[in-house]
Amino acid sequence: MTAGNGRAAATGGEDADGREAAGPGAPGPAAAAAGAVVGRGRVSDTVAGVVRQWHAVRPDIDTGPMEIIGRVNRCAALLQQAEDAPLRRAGLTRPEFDVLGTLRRTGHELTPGEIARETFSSGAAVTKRLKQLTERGLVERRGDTRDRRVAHVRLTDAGRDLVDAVLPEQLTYETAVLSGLDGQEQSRLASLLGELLFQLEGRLGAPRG
Amino acid sequence: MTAGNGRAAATGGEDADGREAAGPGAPGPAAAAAGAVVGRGRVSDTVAGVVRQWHAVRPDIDTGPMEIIGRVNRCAALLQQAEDAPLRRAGLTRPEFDVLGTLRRTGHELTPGEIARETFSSGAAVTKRLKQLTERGLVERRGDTRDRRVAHVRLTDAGRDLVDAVLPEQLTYETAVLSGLDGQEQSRLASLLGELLFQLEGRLGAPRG
DNA sequence: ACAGAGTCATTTACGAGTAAAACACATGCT
DNA sequence: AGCATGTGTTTTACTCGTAAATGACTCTGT
Repeated sequence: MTAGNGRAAATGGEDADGREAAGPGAPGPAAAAAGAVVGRGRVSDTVAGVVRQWHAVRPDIDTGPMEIIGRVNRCAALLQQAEDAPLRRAGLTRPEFDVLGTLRRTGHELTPGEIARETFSSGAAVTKRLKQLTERGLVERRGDTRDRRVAHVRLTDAGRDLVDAVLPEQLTYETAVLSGLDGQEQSRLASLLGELLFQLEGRLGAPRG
Repeated sequence: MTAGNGRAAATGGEDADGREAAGPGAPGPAAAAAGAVVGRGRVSDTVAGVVRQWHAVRPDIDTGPMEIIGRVNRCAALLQQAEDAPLRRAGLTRPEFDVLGTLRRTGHELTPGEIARETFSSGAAVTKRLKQLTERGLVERRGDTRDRRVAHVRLTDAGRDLVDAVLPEQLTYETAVLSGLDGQEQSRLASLLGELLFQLEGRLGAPRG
């Protein structure tokens, strides 16, 4: 749309030539090294190709982290691109939808600062998005009576209707996108990602005590 | 740095109030609903809180996809932020490092177009990054003799040295960031992400055949 | 009551990415 | 040969996000 980022390739990239360098049946040394972390890596994604390339030119390095971080980044890029599709139809960018969704799911008014914290974005960015959304009649603002610095933002009826219309489409789309994994795999993946996220938020995320 | 994006909160956000609404020992209905996909969701990350909020206001929707996609997005945002730290010390942004790393791991010259495809970025973005990197003496370009439209880009000695110096730091840092998960968890996560990525690339990624 | 410090939100200046147009060149067809 | 078409790369116009400065206001201590 407009603000789509597309940050992706951690160390990710696709190998133009040797896509399946080592056959899966008789793994060569490079595949074995990559497989050390992947477990039984039957399928080959682009990150696996990158890992193989690194092993070829720098056999000494430990590519383990890349197999997680590279894939997380690449998956995020592809998923965001995919996710944007239903939103575009509603004339929304994902950051805009995040604002609306945050208001919808909390169920009450929020200040711009709260929205910024909820959506992990800067206050300035929220200011601009709220301006857009207000102009489109999707949110309303009202000043605080006690503290006249703060504003309170809420969804308009139109905004609420829009979220309620788009959300199911969005989730249906997402379900389809994830359907390559069966239920058990999805469950395990969600669980592991949850644990990783929990760890990351503890060590990197706001140590805001 | 300068262009750090920080796109994150798919539907992610942190609950300001009820962080641990349902006790882990005696999960209430909301936790049970969330747990339906997470499996045994012992730990609570921000996405779990968001899912609980959605269940509270829209009990009818299937939040399953959010537990994967929301977490992937949020993990990617946190990891990228973390990953940038060692790169900043070298005066590089991640996209710049991606270009250098791509040249390093392929081991040979690449054209701007190839670099764009390898790093999943637009040609225009690559043009600008190459301009920067060339000015800093990290890459060199030479024109193709056959086809004078195309350029060939390669690392200078300085560029190669920089990559070789930064890469181990980067991987060490990444290893530390992931150390919250034990070896088996990392292996399983890498494997599941690999499968997801394989599926996504098949269905969303370049159907360039 | 008032100065100073802190907080919430917005504005400003700027950098980076994108899409689309523009170039520069090659290639195929007649 | 000569022109249309296609491809690789760069340029242009524009958007969005950020960091830092600013404005507006509250709160605390004296």
